[in-house]
Amino acid sequence: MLPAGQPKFRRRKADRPDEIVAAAFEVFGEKGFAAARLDDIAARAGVSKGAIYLYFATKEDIFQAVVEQGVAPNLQNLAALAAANPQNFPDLLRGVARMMAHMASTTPLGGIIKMVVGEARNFPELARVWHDRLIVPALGTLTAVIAAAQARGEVQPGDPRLYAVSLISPLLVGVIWRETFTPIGAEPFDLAGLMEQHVETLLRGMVP
Amino acid sequence: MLPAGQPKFRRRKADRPDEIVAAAFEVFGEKGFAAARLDDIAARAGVSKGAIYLYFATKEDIFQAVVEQGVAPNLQNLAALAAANPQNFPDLLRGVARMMAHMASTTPLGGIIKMVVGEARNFPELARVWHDRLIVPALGTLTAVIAAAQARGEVQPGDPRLYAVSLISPLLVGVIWRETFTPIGAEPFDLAGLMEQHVETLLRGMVP
Amino acid sequence: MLPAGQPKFRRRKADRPDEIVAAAFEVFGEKGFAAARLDDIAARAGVSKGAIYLYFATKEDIFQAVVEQGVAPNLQNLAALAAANPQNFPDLLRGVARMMAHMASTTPLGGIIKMVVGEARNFPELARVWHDRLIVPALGTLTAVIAAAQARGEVQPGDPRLYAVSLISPLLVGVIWRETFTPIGAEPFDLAGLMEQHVETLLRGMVP
Amino acid sequence: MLPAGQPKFRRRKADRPDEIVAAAFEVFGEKGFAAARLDDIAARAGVSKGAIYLYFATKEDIFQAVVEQGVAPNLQNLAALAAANPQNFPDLLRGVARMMAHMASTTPLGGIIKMVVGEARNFPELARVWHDRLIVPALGTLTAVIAAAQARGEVQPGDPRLYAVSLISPLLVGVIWRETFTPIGAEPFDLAGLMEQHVETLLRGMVP
DNA sequence: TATGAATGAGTTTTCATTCAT
DNA sequence: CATGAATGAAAACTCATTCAT
Repeated sequence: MLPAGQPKFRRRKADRPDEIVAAAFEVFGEKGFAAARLDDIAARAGVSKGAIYLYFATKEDIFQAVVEQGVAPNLQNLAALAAANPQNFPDLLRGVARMMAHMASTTPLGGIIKMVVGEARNFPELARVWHDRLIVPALGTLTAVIAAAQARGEVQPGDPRLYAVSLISPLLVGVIWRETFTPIGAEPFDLAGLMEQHVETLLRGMVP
Repeated sequence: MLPAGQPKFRRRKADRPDEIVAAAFEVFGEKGFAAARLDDIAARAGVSKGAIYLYFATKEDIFQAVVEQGVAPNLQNLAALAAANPQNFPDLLRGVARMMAHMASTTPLGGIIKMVVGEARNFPELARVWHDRLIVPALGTLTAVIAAAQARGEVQPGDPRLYAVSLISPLLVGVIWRETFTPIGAEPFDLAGLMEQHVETLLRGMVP
Repeated sequence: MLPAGQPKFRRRKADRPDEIVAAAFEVFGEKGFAAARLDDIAARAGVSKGAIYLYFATKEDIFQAVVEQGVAPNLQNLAALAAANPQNFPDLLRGVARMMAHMASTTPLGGIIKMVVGEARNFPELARVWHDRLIVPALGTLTAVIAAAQARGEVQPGDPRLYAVSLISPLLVGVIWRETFTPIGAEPFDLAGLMEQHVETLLRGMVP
Repeated sequence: MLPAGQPKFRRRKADRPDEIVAAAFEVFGEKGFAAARLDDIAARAGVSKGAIYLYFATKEDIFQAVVEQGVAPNLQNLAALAAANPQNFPDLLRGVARMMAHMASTTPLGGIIKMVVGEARNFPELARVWHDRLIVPALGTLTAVIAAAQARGEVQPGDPRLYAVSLISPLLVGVIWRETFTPIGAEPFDLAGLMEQHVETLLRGMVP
């Protein structure tokens, strides 16, 4: 991560905002927006409270940066999904599901989702950003793929948008479960296994 | 300020706690725990701030009451599920799905789920109550029904717990969607329609 | 206490104020004025909070009644002291000391003293009532007795007012000790024994 | 509001806690714990209310600091008492009395005593600190000195602990008087003169 | 009279934001 | 740029007092 040749423990100023956002992401994810304290964020970022205000004007601005920054990496995956070469439909769906399960397992998607869901009423703009920039395109792409398969006769009749929701829902629920109930000792779900069984079952039901 | 002839005091002790919980439910559902102000709850309940403290010792206690009160009504539906006469498996599943969709459409389940998910880290006890009293029994009953059908050869092999999650996930996602994105103008989902298509598709994939 | 012929458990209205004052005395004595809650007083008096306001206009009024009522019984003892037939001086002093020790042991004098001392700054009027009506007369009478004995040559030269303070101080300290340190497990003082030894010693030093 | 040129912030972290405790001591001494307002303490310390919470978590903590800080300076005097070279008993007692009278005249002992006595029921821990760390050692040392003198035949038989109380009581009463009745115009006592006459009288009664 | 639910002003406590250093 | 002590507005909580019953 650090540029080669830079002293290892000399933090570059340019990294500060990202470090703050990263720390803020953790704290917001754990406590929610209102319950998160600037003190905590500063401590976790290893900076003073005052330093945060060199980069962000208000607590809200930090939150916006966190949630908006959560959109970006997923957008790339979305592009990859759209560009997937469409072999046959079942394999495409399997590939998509596997990719999403991997993404869900390796990124802090759960924290982001909690924030967006929990603070949508207080920060409608954030909900809008997520809806417009990520969810609608992703759902739209998946819906289009399904509709195309229907047109080719590879998928049973039915609302393709609902098929898309059917497909991804267990992943979302699994991620939420991980954030909500696993910390209190609940039995966790294996996301990959869940999605594999789910997709196989759904596929058997979707193909004619 | 007060309309002439309106008594300043009302004296309806028996009703008050419920009124306060109802108001608190709304405010917590809109703002989350930390951002909710006692003033708002009091105003919405039509009482003074002080009156709240006649019935609840702290803000946390109100929140507990709200979330715990959300468990009870669902428990009845759970009992109904457990007592369903098992005719054939597909019809049983269809009945369950229809019942849950109806419940999700007519109760403020979404608000409760948002609260439980959003505040689980801050109030693990609440997550535990929901997990132990509602989710595990519900998921367990559904899992048992599926496992029984598997034993009778009516359902394909596979982890019955994962089948159960597959089944109910779109409902949860639909409810969350309603709370999160519908308020900003997103296209809503018809929960009943979503569940119907989902269950039919899944059933075709589950039966041998 | 109750008039004969009255049903035993039928409380007479006329007793209410006294019962309230008695309860208030306990609570004020334990908590001090500001920390005492009307709820506690009402509960201990066995009346409703509202009932208190039928007899007292404010919390301060109750406090005044408590402290002023604490003056009265002591005034009688003061009169007795003044009227004591003066035999010889040592026996007079012994009698006075014994009487005061008995009084201190059988009345809640400690609580009253704590109140007067603790709230003198907040309620100077109360300090004034106690000073003018009880302390100055008592100290004056004692001083006069000592001065008279000096005039008869029965007591060494010296400021008779200071002799008076020397005489009664251990009693006050003993009472304060009882209120302050005995409740936390400190070794108590036997007031009668303390005063007896004190007076005998002092007498040996006072007489020529 | 602020005079031009006055900085709004002061930055004197090291001094602050002591300034706050000093201000709190005054306010608690005047009003008692419950009636003291944080606003007053802050104003008297010349800081904002919020600044207090940088150093003390609760109002109780401030009070504890105040009362515990009152123990320390007296401990030194106690050590001096214990180390006094015992010449002959009367001179030792005279020295002790003079030292204590001086201490009582130059330190805010009266305020502290009022607090400890007035709040002992509400804060038993404080009473315990004072009892264990100051009063018992002091009384014990004095008692031992008297007992030793008795063993040498320099003091009449009698309970040495009671003799000790006899000795110091007028000082305590004088200090309490100063706090309670002098502010309302009562005739003050000259503590030094009181103790001198008291000790001389008592000595004449104590020696055989 | 008596009750006790209800009020609302007042107090403690929190914390985003500012600013002297 | 960076710090963190200090601020002050806002929020939770308390409780003397009121008043419909």
